[in-house]
Amino acid sequence: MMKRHYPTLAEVAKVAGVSLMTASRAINNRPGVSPEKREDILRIADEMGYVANRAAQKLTGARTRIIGVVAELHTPFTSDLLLGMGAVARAADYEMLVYSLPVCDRRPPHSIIEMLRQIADGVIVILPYESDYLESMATAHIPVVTIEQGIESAFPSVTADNYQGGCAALRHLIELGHRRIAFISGNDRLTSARDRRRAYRDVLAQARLPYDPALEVDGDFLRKSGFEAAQKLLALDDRPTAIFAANDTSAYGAIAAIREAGLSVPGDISVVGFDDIPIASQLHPQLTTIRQPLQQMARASVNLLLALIAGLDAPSEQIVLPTQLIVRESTTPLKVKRKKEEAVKVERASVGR
Amino acid sequence: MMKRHYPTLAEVAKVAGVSLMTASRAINNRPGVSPEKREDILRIADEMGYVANRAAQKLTGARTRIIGVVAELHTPFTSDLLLGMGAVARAADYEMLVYSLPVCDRRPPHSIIEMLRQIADGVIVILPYESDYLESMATAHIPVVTIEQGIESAFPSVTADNYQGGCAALRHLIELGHRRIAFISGNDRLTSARDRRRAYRDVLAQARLPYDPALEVDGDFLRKSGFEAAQKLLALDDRPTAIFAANDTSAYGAIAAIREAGLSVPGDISVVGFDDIPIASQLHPQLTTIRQPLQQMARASVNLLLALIAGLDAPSEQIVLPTQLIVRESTTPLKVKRKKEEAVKVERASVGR
DNA sequence: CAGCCGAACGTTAGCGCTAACGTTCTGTCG
DNA sequence: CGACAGAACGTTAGCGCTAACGTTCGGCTG
Repeated sequence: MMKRHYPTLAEVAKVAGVSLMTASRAINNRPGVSPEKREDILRIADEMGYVANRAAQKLTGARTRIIGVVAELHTPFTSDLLLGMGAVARAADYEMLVYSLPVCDRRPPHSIIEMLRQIADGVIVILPYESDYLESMATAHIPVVTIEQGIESAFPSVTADNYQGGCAALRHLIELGHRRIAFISGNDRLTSARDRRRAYRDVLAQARLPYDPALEVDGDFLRKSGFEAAQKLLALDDRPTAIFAANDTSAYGAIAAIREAGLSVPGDISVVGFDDIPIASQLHPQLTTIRQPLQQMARASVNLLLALIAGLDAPSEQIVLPTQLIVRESTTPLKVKRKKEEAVKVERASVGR
Repeated sequence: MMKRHYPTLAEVAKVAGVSLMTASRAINNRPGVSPEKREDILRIADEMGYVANRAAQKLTGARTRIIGVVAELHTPFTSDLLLGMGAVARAADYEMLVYSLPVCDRRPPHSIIEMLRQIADGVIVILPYESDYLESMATAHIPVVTIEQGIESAFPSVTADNYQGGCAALRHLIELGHRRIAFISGNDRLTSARDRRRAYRDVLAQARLPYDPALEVDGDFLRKSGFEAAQKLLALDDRPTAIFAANDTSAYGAIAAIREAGLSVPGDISVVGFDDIPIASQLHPQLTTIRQPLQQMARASVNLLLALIAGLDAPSEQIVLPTQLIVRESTTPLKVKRKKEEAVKVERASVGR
């Protein structure tokens, strides 16, 4: 590790034969330098391998062109969001630094925002599913944008339209002819889960279908809960012909239970998930699901933050982005199966008792 | 966004009625302050919500207690590694900031290391699978540790023992009685892929089993390549009874192909993967695989970096951590199936032609 | 009791940079 | 041709902090 000294702006200026301030102006592309001199300075800086010291820049109150992101890395879409955000940020000549929230730690997150505040020009917080540190961010006088996956915040924010997605999922099943449609819920402490449940009930009502509480089973977004919920549903006398699971993971749990019971998806039961996780298009059956607009969320959040940094004091904006129904193999029209379905049911009933 | 001003050390000192330097000493837990005064200052700093300005600290050449990590977020185990590293760092009272490498971008990565250098006390680089920017890091005079997933570096580094893992996988199959064992390779530009292939050949030789080039199919770690490779293997006159896939993703691809051909795993063909990706214990069949020592890698890399930061000029250390065979459902002893296997083969042969 | 030593402080300089002023010099217009 | 504007620079101060020195003072030694 050789202790070579990185050149400072003063050294660049000296070599270029100008004052420190002229060099600063040239490098930051500010007026007050003649074109020839500017080019000269830029060339010399480049040759010397000059890199601006962001710590010093930030200390003087200037922009560092860094945005900070606070996120829980283990949460499903986080890496996709981060990749998208990084690309958008870089396109705007910003760099992005990520602070990875510990999984379960109650240390004051105040200091984390503080730390980023000292480095970055603004912060995007991808709100974890469960968090109690929103208030502590309120004092940070640095632009903050939140991406909400489950919790509402008072900051300018970006969210996926879970309600609309849930409606689309259910309408899809209804259009396929299904009438007995079950719902495996998510963790209702999260707005996303509540919105999806609300969509289930609302669309049922709109379609004038009866609401059967037995068809609405509680889950928690995990595979196991989907598995167990489906077992409960299969044990019903009049079991559903379709299931809307609050997310893909629990949908696959439900599918596993259905198969274990000797039934097929979508042959016997259609299943819709939510999220469009990457393997949803690879596993068998490829899952019909609702795609989260991750790229748009990434783009919108970064652009919103950059606008705030630029001083456009946008009123506390709440951006809600549309989700999209992706039809794959796990759903199929009901009608053609009706008779076979009935036959199987009778058969099983007689065998069972 | 109220423009409340965060207290500086000078303000804390003023309120405490001491000089700025005494306050600094107290807060940084350095000698030269009487116990009573120290406690006083700490209390007041806490009350005022003082947070040290890392930019200013770094500017004076002091430690910031931040470690930087450069990683490609979309690469398989990155989030697990990062979570582990974050936990270890926090335990040592360090914070961690992650720079997410763009997927494919040829911008000089020099400036990224530079940026982190100005903020952090040391940097861990999780080497992406394909990269040409190792040299540009060489000039950074800041401790650097690499985690190698595919490329060798000249820095102190931490790696998983791919060769040993490959050996374990193959020995497992041989112990189960398999003799015709195929290999679906990874991308050979990566040392990890080469090491696994080398293990395949070496163990075959050690076991005095014949090496059949037809059983060694090229892949690229992706699901599709596993699928296609397995199709080739199934088309062989004398098809293998076991497959060692260079990673779990391609292993599941192979399993999909085997099933599509009407065969079962492990009934007809045993499959071993490599990596132990999270879903390997959830999908059907649960995959026998080689677990990467991610937690140990995280721990080792952070500890190594902290040692370097502490000035223990450890000689360019290369830490290789052992992998672990995880036996699940996708492998089974050959012998009991021998006759049935033969029967099936004859049957298929006669039907086929 | 002079001399000295070390603990407990305070003061100064400077890290690398930028904002906010000076300063110089050229052109330009009444 | 003086006054004045404005472009092209240079100088100064200071961001918040710490290293490296001063300074003070109680206590100990011979």
